[in-house]
Amino acid sequence: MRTDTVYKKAFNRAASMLRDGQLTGDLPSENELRRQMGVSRTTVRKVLGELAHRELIAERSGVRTAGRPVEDSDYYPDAETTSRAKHVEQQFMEWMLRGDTRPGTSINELELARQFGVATNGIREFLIRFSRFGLLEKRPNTGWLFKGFTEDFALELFEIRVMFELRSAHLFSRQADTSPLWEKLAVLKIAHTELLKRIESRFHDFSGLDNRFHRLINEASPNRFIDDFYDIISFIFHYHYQWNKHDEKQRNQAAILEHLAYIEALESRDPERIERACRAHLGSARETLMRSLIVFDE
Amino acid sequence: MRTDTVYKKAFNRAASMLRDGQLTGDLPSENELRRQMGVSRTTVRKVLGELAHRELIAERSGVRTAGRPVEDSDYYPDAETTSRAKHVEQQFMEWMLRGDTRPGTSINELELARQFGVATNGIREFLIRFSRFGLLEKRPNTGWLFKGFTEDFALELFEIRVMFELRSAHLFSRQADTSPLWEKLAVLKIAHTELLKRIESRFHDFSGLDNRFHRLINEASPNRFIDDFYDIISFIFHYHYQWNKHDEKQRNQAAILEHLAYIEALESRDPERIERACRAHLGSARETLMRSLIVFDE
DNA sequence: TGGTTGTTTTTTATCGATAAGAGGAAGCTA
DNA sequence: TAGCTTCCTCTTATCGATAAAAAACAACCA
Repeated sequence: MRTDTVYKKAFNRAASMLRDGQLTGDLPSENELRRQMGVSRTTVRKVLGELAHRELIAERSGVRTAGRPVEDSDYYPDAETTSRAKHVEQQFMEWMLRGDTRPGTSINELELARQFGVATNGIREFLIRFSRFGLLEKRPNTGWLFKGFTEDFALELFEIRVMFELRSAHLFSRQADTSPLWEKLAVLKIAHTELLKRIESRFHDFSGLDNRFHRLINEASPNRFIDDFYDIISFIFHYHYQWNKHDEKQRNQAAILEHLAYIEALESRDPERIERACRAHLGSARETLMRSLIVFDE
Repeated sequence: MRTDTVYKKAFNRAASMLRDGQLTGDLPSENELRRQMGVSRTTVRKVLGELAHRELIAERSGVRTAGRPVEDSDYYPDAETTSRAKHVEQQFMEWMLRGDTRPGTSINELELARQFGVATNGIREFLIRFSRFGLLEKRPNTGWLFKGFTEDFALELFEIRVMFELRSAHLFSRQADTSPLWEKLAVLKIAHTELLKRIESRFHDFSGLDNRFHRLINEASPNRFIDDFYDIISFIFHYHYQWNKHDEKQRNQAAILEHLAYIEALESRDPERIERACRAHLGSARETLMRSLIVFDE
């Protein structure tokens, strides 16, 4: 049976809105809530029904108002708010990055299914999706080959990344001065300097900033294949860094400085300077990744 | 239930080997056959069992020899030798390229499943696999969005293709003179001139040659992401050209000449000449694709 | 002993069923 | 009559089952 994670997540979201006082007086209409929460009205109604049932809201002649205060115990546990597919993803990445999975290992759908507690179908769908990341290969009627999160992988990944990024940065710098992206870049620049000031406590925030920055550069000259490739990068880094916290603050601090140099290079519109700043940044990103691979490979 | 297409295809293959006299005297061992046909021994045994049952081979004291002649009616029909997954692929591509599918259409798993006569699961797996081609987008809990085989798509595809190919061609030309790939290139060159002579009747053979050529260029400096991208190209072209036979002979003839110029440029190792030849060839490939899109778009 | 063939176990490909979720039609109310 | 809600239908996410195919094991033999 399908999980009701959409409902539970929406419920938690609504509970938080109530608690934070974002929903005072008469509540918005179902349609309005639907828009705010990004789910269907069917789900909104289910949430409202349960909220009413628990007296977190009161319904009087069709008008809804907030009810008793929200308690911590009203929330559904986090584990129940992620779909099976997401669970599979997380467990698989953990399995892969834990490091005890050697390149060349073959992957068994049934075994993973049992291990992760899902039907084989879910595993297979994940593996198909994941195979575009270049770490897996399917051999029909036989199974999957895990090619390994190896040095080769990192080198090939970065070769492409550099090509794409140089291309995008170049095109970015040649936009009209009136392009709104320059403004966005300026905003991002400020966010970087702000983060740098608070680096001691907030260094975790860098990864979000990093993502925004690189995606912004691609925005000037969209290409779906480059975007897709950047999805791979984000995905890999997202999970990889969950497993490699080593030196995180220092790394992020260095990266922020590189970003700032890179942003200024873009603003200068000087092609050579841009290329230098871009290569410098990607070069150290690559080094970081490579170094962590060696740690895993012992 | 799983289809027995692997068995049926293997059976047909074995029947052809018998008919063509590739299997005279004592037949090879099960293991040897297994290797030749690329299936498991389980399947080989099933095939041998059926061959014996139909008296196409005779088994005497553990030694197998050819039996009565193979008739046309012994073969399983082609339709029974492709897996469901392949069927889905073919039907979907037909559905897509037939041209009555507008960009922005949303795709309904259930409807396609009924239309193609498979379970929804099969459709979904195909769509997941296919989504890396940049023509589809998944919206969770909702369905798939068909983005369309449009001009944008072709432009973005070729932008990447040019980047990758210039890079690979450049690296190819800088290989050591002793690299065996030069020899392979020479062989391919001859194949091209041969085909050119027989172009009137054999122009269909070009697509195989085209594939071999572009893959060879990538061989000098392998990168899995570039290989994957080339898979997309091959796939798209494979199906697209089934639907666009217009001017095929002429197009292929022109492409062969471009390939020859390109090959000679590589052999000259002159970077500028290579770049020119490469761009010229990809430019006209792009034009061909674009022109056919316009035809489809009426 | 390396290579055969016969047998059993394991895994993949594929189907069908069902609860959760999305979305539309029609009626309701202010 | 515009926006809301109730009711209903259709679709997706997920499970479990099973025949085909692969792989592992066992027995045999020259």
